[in-house]
Amino acid sequence: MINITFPDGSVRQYEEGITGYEIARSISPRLAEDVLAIAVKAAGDTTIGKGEVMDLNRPIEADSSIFLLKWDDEEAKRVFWHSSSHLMAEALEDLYPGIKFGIGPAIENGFYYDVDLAGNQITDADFPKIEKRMLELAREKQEFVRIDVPKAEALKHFEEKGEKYKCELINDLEDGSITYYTNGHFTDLCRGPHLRSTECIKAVKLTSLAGAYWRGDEKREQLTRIYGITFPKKSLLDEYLVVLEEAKKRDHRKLGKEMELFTFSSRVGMGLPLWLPRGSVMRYELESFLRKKQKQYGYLPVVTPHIGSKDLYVTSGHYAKYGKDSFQPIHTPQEGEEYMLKPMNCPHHCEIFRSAPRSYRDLPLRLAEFGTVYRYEQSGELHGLTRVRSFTQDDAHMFVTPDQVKGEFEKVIDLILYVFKIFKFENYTAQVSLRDPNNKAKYIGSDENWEKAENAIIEASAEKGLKTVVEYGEAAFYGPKLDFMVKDAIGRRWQLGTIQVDYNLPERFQLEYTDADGSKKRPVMIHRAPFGSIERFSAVLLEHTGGHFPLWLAPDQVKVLPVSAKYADYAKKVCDLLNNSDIRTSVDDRNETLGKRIRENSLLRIPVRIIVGEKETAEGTVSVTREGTDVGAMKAEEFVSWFKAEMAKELE
RNA sequence: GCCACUUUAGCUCAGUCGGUAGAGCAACGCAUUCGUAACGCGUAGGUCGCCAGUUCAAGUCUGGCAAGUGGCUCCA
Repeated sequence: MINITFPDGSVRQYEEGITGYEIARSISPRLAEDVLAIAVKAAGDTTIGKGEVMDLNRPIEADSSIFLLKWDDEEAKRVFWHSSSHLMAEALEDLYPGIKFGIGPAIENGFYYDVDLAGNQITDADFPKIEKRMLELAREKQEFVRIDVPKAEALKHFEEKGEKYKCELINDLEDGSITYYTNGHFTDLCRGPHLRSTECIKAVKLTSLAGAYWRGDEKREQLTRIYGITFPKKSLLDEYLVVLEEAKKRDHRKLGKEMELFTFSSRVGMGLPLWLPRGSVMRYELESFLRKKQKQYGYLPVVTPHIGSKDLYVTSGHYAKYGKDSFQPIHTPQEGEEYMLKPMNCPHHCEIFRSAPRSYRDLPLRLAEFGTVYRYEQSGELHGLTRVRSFTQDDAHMFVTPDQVKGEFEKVIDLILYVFKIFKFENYTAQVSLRDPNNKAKYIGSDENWEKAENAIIEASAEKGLKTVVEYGEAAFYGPKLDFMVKDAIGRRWQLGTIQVDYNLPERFQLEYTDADGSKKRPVMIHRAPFGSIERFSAVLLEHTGGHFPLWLAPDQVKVLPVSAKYADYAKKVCDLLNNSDIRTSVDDRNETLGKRIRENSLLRIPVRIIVGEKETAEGTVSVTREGTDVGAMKAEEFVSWFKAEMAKELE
């Protein structure tokens, strides 16, 4: 007999070799229906987490603590979707004989399988057919059967089937660690775990079709990636589709159009946003918000040109790294001159540092600029405002002594967290991006400096209590970084704030300061941008708020609607009063019904609406509605102080 | 850049088998003067993304190009 410990601490005894499914059934048949997988941790194992996720029908041989995983557990969803990708593969093999399989993992929302269609054609019009076949197979209640196979046998099996991608995967695996999972007539190389049976899969939706390079390498074959999602209940699929629809309504490209914030023109060029008047007001507000805070943190403003001599970027090393993939150098009437559109601000700021002798007393020197930069992003990568070819960084560079790195880094974390708090970004990921330890040649700078910089970031994040994830190979070529990632409406993750330590540029630009003992020392640079770029930040903020900006940021803050033309003069008087108090106000006295004007101004996301009619005109009052909620009537002067107080609350 | 799909009025979208283009909203005019999310009537608006080809005839079929969308790769 073995002891099984449950999450509540209770212990039950079972026969050796009992399976998760049998344990669940011993508790209740209903539980056995709902449970999808099991997490098992051997007795005495003190690691955190629930333990290893396993198939429900794998025997448990020793004392263990267990979690029975149901749909609401993330781990169970992954198992569910991973099994669903096998189910889809089985259906695809039925419908498209000769098809070859790559990999088919679970992802955040659903799963995909990469396939080589081997001459077949699939379009999204074929999805219903595939979905139907998947459901038919699911109803066959196929069990997922796991078997261990020797490497040689696995290779032989897949070679005979002509599965060259699988063979490549097997070649990279250790003999003895190879397992198959079979459901119905479909056998896949797979580590598992899987569902007990396909019968749990009750609702299927294939979502999209895309190209994907084999093993993520653009020099290799491009496979067809089929995305899908499945659920244990039809109603869950319906709910998911509704959520997706809702999310699409918050797409910043749609809102940007509706709210008249920005536009694009293919004649101006792809990825080059045109900011409309309302969007520009919002941009300026974002900038002044940050300028004010940065002043408190001791930043000094600078302004630098949009172009720079090619030599500048040769010196910085950016030309060697990105020159070929940039907007190409601009040639001038004068022979031999070459200028580049500024792809980043740092080299300019380095030259500002060099413009005067610097003392240790001047450090940290913090130079800040809303600098517009131009990068030739790949055409297929452009996306609304989140990935563009011309964007404005809320950039700053700190020149510090080596001892000041950590302290300065922490100050920047404080600033970024302040920004995120004001905008209520709560679900961000702080990602520490370090070098790829297996490919150090990709990076410039000495090992020693890299170690120092990486440690500074890790320590500073820890001291600020940030929960970080560490990604190897994600560092910039000149230094490690701490990035703050936020999700958009449909769950894509975008990098916003970033902090980067750089020992390299000071070296290349031969930057120096005079230390207390009179010796020349090399400063360290910290790059940072709390928004990342105004463009991307605006996009994510639009999706985050659904266009309902805080009062201080709304392009139009107040709209005054006279009930009819008779009250237009009073409306204008109120409007002037508010504008004189720096509240962005306009009157909508168009010859339209009140209801229609209310509707249209609501769609523009104007946060505050004032209605004036006979009563208000007589009493000198305004009737106020904020975001559709009635605030009541007040004197026009009272409104000004109410509004200012509401704005102040948002910035606390 | 690669794969797939898409492109019709300012916006959102119909358009069957190839027979020469339609709606709603917006705009403009008239009427209306209105109390918290779409009043009514009328007018105007399109080289069907662009360029070729097939055809008696192309929004529709074929090819190329451009832009957009979803991914991949990339992201200083």
